[in-house]
Amino acid sequence: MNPNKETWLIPLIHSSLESLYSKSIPSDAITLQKTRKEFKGDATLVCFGLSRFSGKKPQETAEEIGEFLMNVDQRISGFNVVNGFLNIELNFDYWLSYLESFQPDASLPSSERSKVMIEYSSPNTNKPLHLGHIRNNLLGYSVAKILAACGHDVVKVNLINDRGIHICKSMIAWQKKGNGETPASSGIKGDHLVGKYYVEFDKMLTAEAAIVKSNIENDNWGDVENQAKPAIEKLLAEIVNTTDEQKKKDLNSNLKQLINNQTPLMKEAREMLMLWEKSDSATIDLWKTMNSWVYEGFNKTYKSLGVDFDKFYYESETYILGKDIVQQGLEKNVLYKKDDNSVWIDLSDEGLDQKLLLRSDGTSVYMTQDIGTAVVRDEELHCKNYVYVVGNEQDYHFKVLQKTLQKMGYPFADGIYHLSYGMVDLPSGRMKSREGTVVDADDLIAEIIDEARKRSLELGKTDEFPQEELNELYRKLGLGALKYYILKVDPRKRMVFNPEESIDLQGNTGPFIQYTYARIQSLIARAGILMEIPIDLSKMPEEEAARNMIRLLEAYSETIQTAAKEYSPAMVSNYMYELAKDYNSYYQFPVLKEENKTLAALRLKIALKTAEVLKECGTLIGMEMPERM
RNA sequence: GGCUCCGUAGUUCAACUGGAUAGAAUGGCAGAUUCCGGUUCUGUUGGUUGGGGGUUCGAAUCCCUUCGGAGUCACCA
Repeated sequence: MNPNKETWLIPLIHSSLESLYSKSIPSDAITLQKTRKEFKGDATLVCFGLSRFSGKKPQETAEEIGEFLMNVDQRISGFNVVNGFLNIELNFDYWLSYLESFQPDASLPSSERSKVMIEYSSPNTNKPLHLGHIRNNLLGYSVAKILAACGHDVVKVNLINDRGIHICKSMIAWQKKGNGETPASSGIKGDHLVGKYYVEFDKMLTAEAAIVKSNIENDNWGDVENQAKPAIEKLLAEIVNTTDEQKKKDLNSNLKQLINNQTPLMKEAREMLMLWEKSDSATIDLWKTMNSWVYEGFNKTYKSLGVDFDKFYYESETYILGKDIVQQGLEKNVLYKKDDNSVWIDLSDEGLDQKLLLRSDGTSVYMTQDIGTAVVRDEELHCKNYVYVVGNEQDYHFKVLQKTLQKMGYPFADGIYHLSYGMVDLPSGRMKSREGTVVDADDLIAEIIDEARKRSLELGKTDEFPQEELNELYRKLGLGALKYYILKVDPRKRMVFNPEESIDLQGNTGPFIQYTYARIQSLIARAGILMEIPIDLSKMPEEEAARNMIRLLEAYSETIQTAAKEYSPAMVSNYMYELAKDYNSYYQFPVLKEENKTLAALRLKIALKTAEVLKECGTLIGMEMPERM
């Protein structure tokens, strides 16, 4: 139970205290909380702060309050005191009647509901999705579900980065080496095909850059642009003079960047971007074609992950936005212009830096676009909250975005929330695209389903299942394992993903929860007439386990609502696990063989409600529950 | 170097936002089970919450300090 939501308990305690001590007592002096599992009782009154009213030690204060309450209301059936904590026990009848009416429902009163946008996924169209994107997608989708369960009006948005130099790279490589290859002709999934040419570009670039570099070292500057020469010369000299290893590494990486920019290939890419911005028809056609391949591929991945969106935005359409708003900011003197005509905002009074909003040539940067899309979206959607699911490497960016919009006087900026999440590592270490240790999303999904298949076959309980149902079961198990494993971790934290551990049938895993659910289903199927037996309260023996399970079930709505406030699927996942674990340990004996039919009926009822809650929570984190396994 | 985030059993994660004896899982160890050095049960082991100070009835949680790790400080997105 949530003592603070129980309408009668707090006022009862309050008035009791006042008459007990004949003093007026401020209501915030009363701290009532759920009783921890290891103690007996339902609600706990913390009595340390109350001793100033009683003039006695907390322990004695608690004792006398307990005595007093016992005589005031018969719903309070007992109490015990541990170290100044007063544990109040409620009548078991109270819990039974609660169980009868219990439904897993987390919806808020309509006055507390609001419209929320949640942006997630937001992929680049030059390579397929990887493990990091999986965390992003699962988080976004799950948070959306959780908010919706509370009754909020949720808009799921995907802002696709379909524009920029990185796309041009894939396009050029495909033109040079593709020989007209298409997803249809090659049988390669569209996003993987485009990704392949992105990698191809990088290979060609490395080769060209090596040539340019060695030419420069032989003082043959070739086609290197005049304006780039001084910078390169300066860097070369610095590198020779530096002894510090770290510094040397940084300088070398700067140099690499500069030299890469001077290769013919990069020049081609930049020219292509210019053509694209001028809407050159051949370029646009190729761009559209290759992007359509990518979308086809993404859609498959989204579908197998079970995520979806209400609305798509494309950067090719939004990248021009924001300039007008920056202009208005200038007029309002929130922004300022430097001598070279570039536009900045000064956030140093907020503990942040100065940030560029428009380049000296008047073109926009990432921040400008984001400001633009934020404003346009607010005009379209009128949400109270805007949640961005984006990796924590962009923490700074979103701070700046919010502060800037606030300074410009947009009220909706207060509702911006950056749901920042940490990287996903593998047991073998960090994913690095350079070293090819990136885990592809599609591969991972296929592997984990296959792993589910292998494990089920080892157990060998699958003989009577038709093949079709089996495949469906493996899919549910594999994805359930993946989703649960990723979502159970606090988003902010960097995490380690261990595929083999995730699919264990025991322990804190998705399949364990699914197994619990399936077990209850089979119990229900065999329950028969037990379903008809009413729970006879008068014959009910003391059943501490039942009381605990009902309390746990009751925590559903509170858990979901706090999870929604914190944007934290991890809270839901951990709640599910607790439910499944407790169910398994309390009801490890066969319910149906129980001699006391009344008790069996109670247990069955709890099993039913537990299954309901598990299924409900499952949908919130996108985990499907198999009816049998 | 400045700013931000993270640091909890050997490992992967919790701890209801300041509450009670810091909990699970996995690993380790011991026993039971047995076509098996596997599986499954049962028990057990494991912690100065990175270190040090402070705030108070009470700190993993809040403040200061220090040490580690990550990220970010682009006219890239």
